Amino acid sequence: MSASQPAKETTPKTRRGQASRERLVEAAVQSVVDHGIHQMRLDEVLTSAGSSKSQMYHYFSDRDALVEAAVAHRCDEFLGQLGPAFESVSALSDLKTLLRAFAAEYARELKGCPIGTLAGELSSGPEPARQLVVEAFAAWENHLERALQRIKAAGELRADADTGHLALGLLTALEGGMFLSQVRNDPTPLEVALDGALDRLASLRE
Amino acid sequence: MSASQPAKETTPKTRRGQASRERLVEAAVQSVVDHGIHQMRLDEVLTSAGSSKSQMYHYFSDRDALVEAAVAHRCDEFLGQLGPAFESVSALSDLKTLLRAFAAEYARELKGCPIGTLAGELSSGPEPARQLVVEAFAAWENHLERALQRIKAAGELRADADTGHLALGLLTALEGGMFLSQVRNDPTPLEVALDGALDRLASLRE
DNA sequence: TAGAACTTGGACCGGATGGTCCAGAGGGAG
DNA sequence: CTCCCTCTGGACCATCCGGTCCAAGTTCTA
Repeated sequence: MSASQPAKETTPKTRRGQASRERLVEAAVQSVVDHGIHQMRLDEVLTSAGSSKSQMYHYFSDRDALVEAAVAHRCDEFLGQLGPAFESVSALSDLKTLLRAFAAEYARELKGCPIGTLAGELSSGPEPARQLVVEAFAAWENHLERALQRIKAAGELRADADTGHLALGLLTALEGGMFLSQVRNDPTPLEVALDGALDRLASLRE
Repeated sequence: MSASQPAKETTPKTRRGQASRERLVEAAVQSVVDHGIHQMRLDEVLTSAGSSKSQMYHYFSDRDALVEAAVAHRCDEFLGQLGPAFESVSALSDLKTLLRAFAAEYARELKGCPIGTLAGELSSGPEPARQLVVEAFAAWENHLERALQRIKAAGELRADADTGHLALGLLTALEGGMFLSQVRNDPTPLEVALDGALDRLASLRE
């Protein structure tokens, strides 16, 4: 056994235990989304999961470990949706459509970015959880860049277009847009930010 | 006497009281910047202000009121710097220089946006404080738009350039850039985001 | 079916933290 | 100089909340 986790932390060994652990993590995710990481209360999570303290401390070493699992779960879920969606992007119009759809869906709730809000709250939080979000952003950026590379390979972008910079620019535009839209409770900022970033792409057309 | 504040909240009536209240607010700002709004502890604020509970509750109805004062103070301070800086912008090159300097200064610390981090933490926080930040963003956007209008009036932007959209685009780029730079602890995202937004402005030149 | 391993309920603990209270010190006005 | 309002120290309180513990219940395995 490796000595990676300093405290005791049991992994479920029966189907029942597995289910309990999962309910716990999902309830934690919900609470984090509703109130934020620092405002997530164990009691609430436990109640909403129909669970009890002993169960939680059976599967997690402490509160931070639960938070980390919740963050990981959220990131996986998010990237799990993003991956397939980006696979099928091979033309500028595809990218445009995909991002517009993303913005449109976001406009329904105007809650912050699913992983961005976590990142903000974790800037001075437990390091392992923070790292997970950083990696999730990197994965997102990669999806964008690979899509841009395909688009470029297809001859839709000038040869000197820097796909790395463009991907990062797109990502920052999305984050900034979602953020301001949340703050103002108005979809406009995200739309404007996205339009601006896409315009810029269009201007680099071959 | 108006009935605007539901709880008792004394305003300082001597020079001494005035000074005490100010120390309290400044210490609160510091604590908020260091640990975030929700992690701001009264005890820490009081200690660092060389003050005591009774003083705090003498000038503020409760914790939230102190937080609100701290948020207001921070916003005022920020806008107080921004205003004069923008006054002297009348050409595209001025704006470019100003924003680049802003980014460069930000790169030294890579802490989040002075008011953006507050906004994020207040998204589910006390409404009055939240409102202050929303207004601060509006003021910032106004500075940007007025500067763009002057630039346009000087003939540096095409007549059909939408200064409103451009200002909002600039703001979201800055926020998204600062945010990602903070998350990654790397000045690059802000630089790239800003370059992108400025490029776009340049492409709308007359 | 019996025992071992896994899982769970829920009482209990202690520290952290926001909030209350009042007696006394400080300082301005008459 | 005195009086009174302002300001301050710090003890005290209630509660929230993460964390501990153990006995009892449940499920797997031999």
